Amino acid sequence: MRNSREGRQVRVTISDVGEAAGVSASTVSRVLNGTAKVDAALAARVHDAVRQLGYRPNAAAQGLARGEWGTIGVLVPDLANPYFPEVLKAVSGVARAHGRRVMVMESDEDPSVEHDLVEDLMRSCDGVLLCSSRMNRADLAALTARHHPLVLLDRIVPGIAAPAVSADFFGGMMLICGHLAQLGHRRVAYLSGPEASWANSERIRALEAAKAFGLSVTILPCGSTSRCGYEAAADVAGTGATALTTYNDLVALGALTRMRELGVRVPEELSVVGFDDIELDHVAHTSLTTVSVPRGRLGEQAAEMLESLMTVGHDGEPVYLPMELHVRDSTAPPGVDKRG
Amino acid sequence: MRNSREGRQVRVTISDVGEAAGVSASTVSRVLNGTAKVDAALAARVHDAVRQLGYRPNAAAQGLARGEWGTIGVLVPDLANPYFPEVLKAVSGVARAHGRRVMVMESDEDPSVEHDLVEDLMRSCDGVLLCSSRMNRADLAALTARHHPLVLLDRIVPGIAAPAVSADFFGGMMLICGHLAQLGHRRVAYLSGPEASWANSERIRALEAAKAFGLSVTILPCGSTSRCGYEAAADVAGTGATALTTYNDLVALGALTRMRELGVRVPEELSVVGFDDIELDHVAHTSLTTVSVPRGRLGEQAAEMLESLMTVGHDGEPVYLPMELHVRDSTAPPGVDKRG
DNA sequence: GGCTTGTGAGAAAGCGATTTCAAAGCGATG
DNA sequence: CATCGCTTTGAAATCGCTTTCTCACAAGCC
Repeated sequence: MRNSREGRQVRVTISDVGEAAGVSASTVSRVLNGTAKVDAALAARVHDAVRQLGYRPNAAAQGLARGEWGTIGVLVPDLANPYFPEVLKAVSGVARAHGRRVMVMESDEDPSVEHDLVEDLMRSCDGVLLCSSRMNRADLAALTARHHPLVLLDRIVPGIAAPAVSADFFGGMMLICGHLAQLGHRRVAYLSGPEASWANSERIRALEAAKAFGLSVTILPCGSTSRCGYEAAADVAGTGATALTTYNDLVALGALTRMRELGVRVPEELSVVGFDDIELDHVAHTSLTTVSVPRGRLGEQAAEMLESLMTVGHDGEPVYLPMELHVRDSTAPPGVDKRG
Repeated sequence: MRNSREGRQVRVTISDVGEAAGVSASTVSRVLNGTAKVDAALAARVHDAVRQLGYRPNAAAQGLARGEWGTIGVLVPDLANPYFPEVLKAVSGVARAHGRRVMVMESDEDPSVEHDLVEDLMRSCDGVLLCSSRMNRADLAALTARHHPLVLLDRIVPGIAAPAVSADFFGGMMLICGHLAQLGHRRVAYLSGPEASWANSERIRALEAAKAFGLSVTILPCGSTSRCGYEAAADVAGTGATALTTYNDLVALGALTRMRELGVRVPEELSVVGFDDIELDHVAHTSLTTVSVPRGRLGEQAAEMLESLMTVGHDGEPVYLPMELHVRDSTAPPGVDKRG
């Protein structure tokens, strides 16, 4: 009925293969998995039968029998965010090296969707890598209490029973603040990211700590896209800020465009700083001062942690990967024309 | 052993729930799936037990017993390509409406990886949506011969036994050519996309058909990223072209940046045209003349086709979605300063 | 040459759900 | 009051694969 066409049944099982090859199903399994020595002639017959019948083992049956799926699940809030592809590629690489495939799901920035999807992934993957989780601490704690291998990426929650790797967003923003303070800026505005984002709150925490550098900060609600940045940028003028920090590069670039339209010269009248160092060098107007983290390393590390969690069952301390400051053309001392 | 911590066993099965609730496993199943009427008191006891034990049905066992996974798989060549997220969101929406979840995989533009992943997806999903396949026709034919629900998106192969939806790339490029011809251009260059891309060959086919408009075309190898466009743009000068067409918007934007650096004024000295209409309005220097397709509709349509293929088993003719031309600031008549 | 080892293959027992089938409970009817 | 029919529940079969367990056979040893 299902998977059939013209009444021809197409569900080929391991027993069918065994029958065709004149051996038992167990032998077929052994040949295909190489779990035991099998007579070469038999093995050849099995392989022939497999080819002939177009046999593919049923993943559900394998999963059930083996007690594992050979799969890890990765959940990200938004696939349109250029931050993630690089992370995902690294994760895939590590997973493939360990003989597992990766399935990706997207929660669309919605904590309740995120929660459901994590549950799904836990039921159908050996391990779950949860990126930039927007869930509240309680839900997150409930999930980690399930004792299912789970690693957090870019979200650190103290006291939660799951390993975690994250870019050091706090440190990154501190680097930015230090740079701005050194240039002589005093009043800074921040275009804030998604509300539920821990990464955003870390940036804000750093901005507040930067009062020690003599910076005073105005936080403006914004978002994570270039459109948000473009729209929110109009509010910056009212703050009297000489420098603008942002949730990420896209926001910064959107703001940059708006500033140009408004006739505000960057960096002469306003310094603008991004975050993440997204690869848009060859697209943007201005090369952006920003901070970066090796996203590949981030993904690798998370995947390795997950792997060891699944096999050894060990979980260590949260790991912070340091960010690096890249000073480019979008920052300068306040009120000074950089080009002389 | 697995999934355990401190020796506490955590694998809760449906029988455990039944035992705790004082009913049989069958009853638990009936309560949870609502497949039959069950005494309200029993149902309540079952729900309590489920909550108490934190029971989650094992996906593999369900898949095996039900003969389906409740999942569709989507395979894309590159998650970093901003073309796909919008498609994926639409697919997810439709799938969710039909009670299925979506798992995404990435083939990294590698046809052999793509082949393996499709096979994996076929073994663990009810249906597969294959986007912008880079596989050759023979491998593709072999896969579709598997009689497993499969829909192609942005790849039409005549004579292949799988439904397909695609943007009308040929028509899109024809629109561009018509626009350029109308402006008075004669010599056009094209920055070509990935070799194995059918979408690219469709664009080229249109460029060749556009000889009828009096256009002569030089094809330059390039790729699909802004970096490629930036690099390949240097070769355009040698072709004597007055207009540059590209595989996609990112390439066009990269080229635009390079042209600015080279002192080539756009559109006065060179018209530049993108493809896809990626949402980077607020990031790029110049608003780009380009063609667009409703990517959401594309994803929806593909998902609906897959759904009906899985349920009804019917597959229709390939569907082409028309593209639309957006004339913006990056094109002008040759050798004329647009601003007067 | 008889008996212990060792080795390769089949039979059978799970894995954890769903679903068929059979039995039991219960009210209603003749 | 016994029987019929309907509903609700439990027992058991099933899904397709892996993995023990068991056995048959061949080789090696004294």
